[in-house]
Amino acid sequence: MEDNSGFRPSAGNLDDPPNSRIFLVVSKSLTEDMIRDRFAEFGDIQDIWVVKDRHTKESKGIAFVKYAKSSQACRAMEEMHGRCLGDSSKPIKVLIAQSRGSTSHKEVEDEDLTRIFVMIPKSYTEDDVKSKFKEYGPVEYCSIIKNKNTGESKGLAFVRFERPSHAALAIENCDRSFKAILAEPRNKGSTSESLDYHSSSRQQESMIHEPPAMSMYSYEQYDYSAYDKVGEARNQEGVSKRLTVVSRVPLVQDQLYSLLDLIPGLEFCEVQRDLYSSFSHAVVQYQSIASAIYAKFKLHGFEYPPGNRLGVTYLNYGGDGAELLKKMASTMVASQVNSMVWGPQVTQQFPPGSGYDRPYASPVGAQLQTDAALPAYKKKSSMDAPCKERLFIVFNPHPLSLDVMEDVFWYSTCCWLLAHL
DNA sequence: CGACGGGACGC
DNA sequence: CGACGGGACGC
Repeated sequence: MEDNSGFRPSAGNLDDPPNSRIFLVVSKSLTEDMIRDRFAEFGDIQDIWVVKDRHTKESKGIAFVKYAKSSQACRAMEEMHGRCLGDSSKPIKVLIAQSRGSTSHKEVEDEDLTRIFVMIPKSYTEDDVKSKFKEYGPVEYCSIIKNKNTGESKGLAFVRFERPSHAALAIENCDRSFKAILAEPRNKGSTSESLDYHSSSRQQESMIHEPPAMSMYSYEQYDYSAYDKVGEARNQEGVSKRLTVVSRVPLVQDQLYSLLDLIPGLEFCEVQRDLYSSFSHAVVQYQSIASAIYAKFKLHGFEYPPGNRLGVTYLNYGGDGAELLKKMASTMVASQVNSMVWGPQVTQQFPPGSGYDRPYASPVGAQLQTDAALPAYKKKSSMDAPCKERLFIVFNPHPLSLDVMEDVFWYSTCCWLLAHL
């Protein structure tokens, strides 16, 4: 997810920070040195590139100047656009360059560069916001996003500057607590790369975290009927040469690849990490079903890294999202259940050939090992019972570690999914 | 006993 | 109209 595959290694900094590169339309006679002479005063130039014909080496009359900061690029644009340079009487054009991967060469409008989006204390009025941001330049207006019914602030605001460089200065220099970013234009017709990226990562997130429209965490935390469902899911599952690997802690692509590659016939392994939790999963494919069966046999329940049980399951082609989710949930339970129920004394890899699914057949319903006074069993709530979306948890005497919390809630999420999907 | 992370606009 | 090169760290 980090690597910009498809880009040149050095292409990464061209768009970093965003909008720090300008695109010039100039006379063909204008040289790199002449550009440098005129544009250095606006900031730290990292790169100048005059585009030339590959064969004749003649300038095509266009150039790129990369600055260290967006505010510098913006100011160069504001100051130099429309001026005449060199021997030409034709005014030059200076625009913020499109990001390199972009296919559309539609000009970036000032409209898109002058409005920022910030998080503010709920007590702020529009005047408060303005007084915080006018130090970066004249503010055209501020608008706070409010609840339409109550009129109370949502703690979010837009600030429109007159100049792109001022908006950029605000983003670069305002207090970090504002979390200032460039606002997406209101009327967004077509898709941009950055938007696609965000929406796809959101999709991933919602797949993992928000499938149920109602209660995610049922009260029946000691309901072991889920285990039967796991067994059913196992029996139904068809083998395939494609596998998913799920993990509570982040999988590292290279490491996982090395692990899976111990089984001959690995074709690919693609880690898909959830951006907002430590959970991750990977899609894996072997050349043959035999390889996949063997990989699953060897690696399902395997502790990697130590203390974290991997879940491995067959991934059938054409399964829909719900099916995949269910499968991942059951795989997660299967890989976690052993250590959860019996505690840390059973943490070795499952003995070869003894059946990695042994936990399902065991008397899991017996008792949990705890010295805490547990509340009485609660009746199972119905599917459409009203529910709250947030829990406020008070620890006594000490807070639980994040690890433990994740275990508990992952576990109950999995149980819920298995029971209701 | 005991409270925070979060993010999108009436075009 | 006017949109994408050059060149290589240091495990």
